[in-house]
Amino acid sequence: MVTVGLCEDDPAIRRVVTQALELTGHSVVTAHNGGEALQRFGTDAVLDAIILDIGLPDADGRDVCQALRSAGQSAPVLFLTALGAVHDRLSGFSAGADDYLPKPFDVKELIARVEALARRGRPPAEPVGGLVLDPARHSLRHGDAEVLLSPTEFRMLAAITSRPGEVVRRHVVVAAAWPDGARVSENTVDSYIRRIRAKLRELDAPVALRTVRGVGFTLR
Amino acid sequence: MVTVGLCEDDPAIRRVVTQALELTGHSVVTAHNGGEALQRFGTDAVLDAIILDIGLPDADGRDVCQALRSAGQSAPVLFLTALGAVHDRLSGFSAGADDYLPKPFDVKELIARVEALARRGRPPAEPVGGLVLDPARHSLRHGDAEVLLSPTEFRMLAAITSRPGEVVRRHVVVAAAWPDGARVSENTVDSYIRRIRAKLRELDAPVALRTVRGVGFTLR
DNA sequence: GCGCGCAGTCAGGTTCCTTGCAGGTAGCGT
DNA sequence: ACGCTACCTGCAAGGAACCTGACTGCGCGC
Repeated sequence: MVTVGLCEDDPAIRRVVTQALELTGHSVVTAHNGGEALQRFGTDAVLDAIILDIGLPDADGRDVCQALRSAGQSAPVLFLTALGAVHDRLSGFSAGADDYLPKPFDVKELIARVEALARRGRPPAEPVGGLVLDPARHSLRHGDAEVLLSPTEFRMLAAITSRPGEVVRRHVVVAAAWPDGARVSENTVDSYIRRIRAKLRELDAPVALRTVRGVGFTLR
Repeated sequence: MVTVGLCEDDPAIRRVVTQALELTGHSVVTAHNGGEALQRFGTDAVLDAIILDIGLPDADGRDVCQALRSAGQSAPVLFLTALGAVHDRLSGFSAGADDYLPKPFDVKELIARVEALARRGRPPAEPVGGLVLDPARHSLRHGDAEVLLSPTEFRMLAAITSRPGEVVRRHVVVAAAWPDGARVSENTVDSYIRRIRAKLRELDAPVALRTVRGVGFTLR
């Protein structure tokens, strides 16, 4: 679920877009013109994305965008307009837009683009139990708690968390964590599982790394 | 200046896009097919945006995108394709794309979109722990304390602070601090890390330059 | 020339990742 | 209940990765 600001003067379009967003589980804050947009989408508003019509009755959407930016609103902006020429698209981007969609547009595509914008603005999705395996930080996080992982620990956990709830077989874990042809004793795997469990405890993670006897491991 | 990964099998398009990006002051890493893209755009690569053709000879660009994502590459992805139907656009977005451009496209618009993606991908020049890396003075400041940095120290630290909290791999640090093809011993890197740590201590900086064994360094 | 700072190297010490043993425990079939 | 087997746990050796302090050479300004 994302919260979207929508500024559009055409009642038909406003209604269609609002309904489509709400049908797909999102929340919408609407504005009818530029002045209202500045007021309702100001720095206080918690928005994940903003849809701005360029052809507003009282102002140019590009000016509204720049005003919102200087007011401290950092949510990504998608411009909506009848002007389809490349030149107009470019001026939209240079005004600080993050995306651009010419009318007539497909509502499904608009929603997909808005979701993509919102997804980018927020931290990556959590796979399971609020647990985040962060490749960039080479760490495992839960809330604001974080533990660093050794290379092997990371690869093993990545293999297991990539299929939350499913049982990952031992040999699959080995294939993911060690180079091809490496001869690794079963016990080595056990040792790593043990240390990964210790780190999960350290995080107070609400998940358990369970073993399915004779098969492999699963996270739940 | 942004660094862009470009994966496209058509030589004509590859050439046009590469030249256009370089003419506008950007840096390009190219790949001819999906396998090469996985190899060159992997988690190690420092990319601000990725342009992916969907119709590749050896793989579907959407699969390549998902593979890159699970490999830890977090740079925004723009899909390029001959398929213009709405259905195909949606499947692109659901594969984790951040933007979409159907062929034929205007090169200027492509560049504008890529710049918008890159701008959004790394928004705030995050000030970490009140630490300021000053290019003009070639110094590192914390409050009113200041230390001067040697050119190499500066480039190394710049590479690391550009991704606060994230682990910057050793060879990425080397690539950032030394010219292409320079053969630099691992120990040289260690020595510089040591000097940088000494300067951080000198400033009473509230951050630590930690090492993640077998991976790289991180600032926190 | 002389002093100074930067770049790069080396040897030696330290940390901690990796691995596997030894022994205990728990699941499963009979 | 019994035994077999898979798995868990504590521990310790080995070694790669890393840190440290000291050293050399180079270029540049005075």
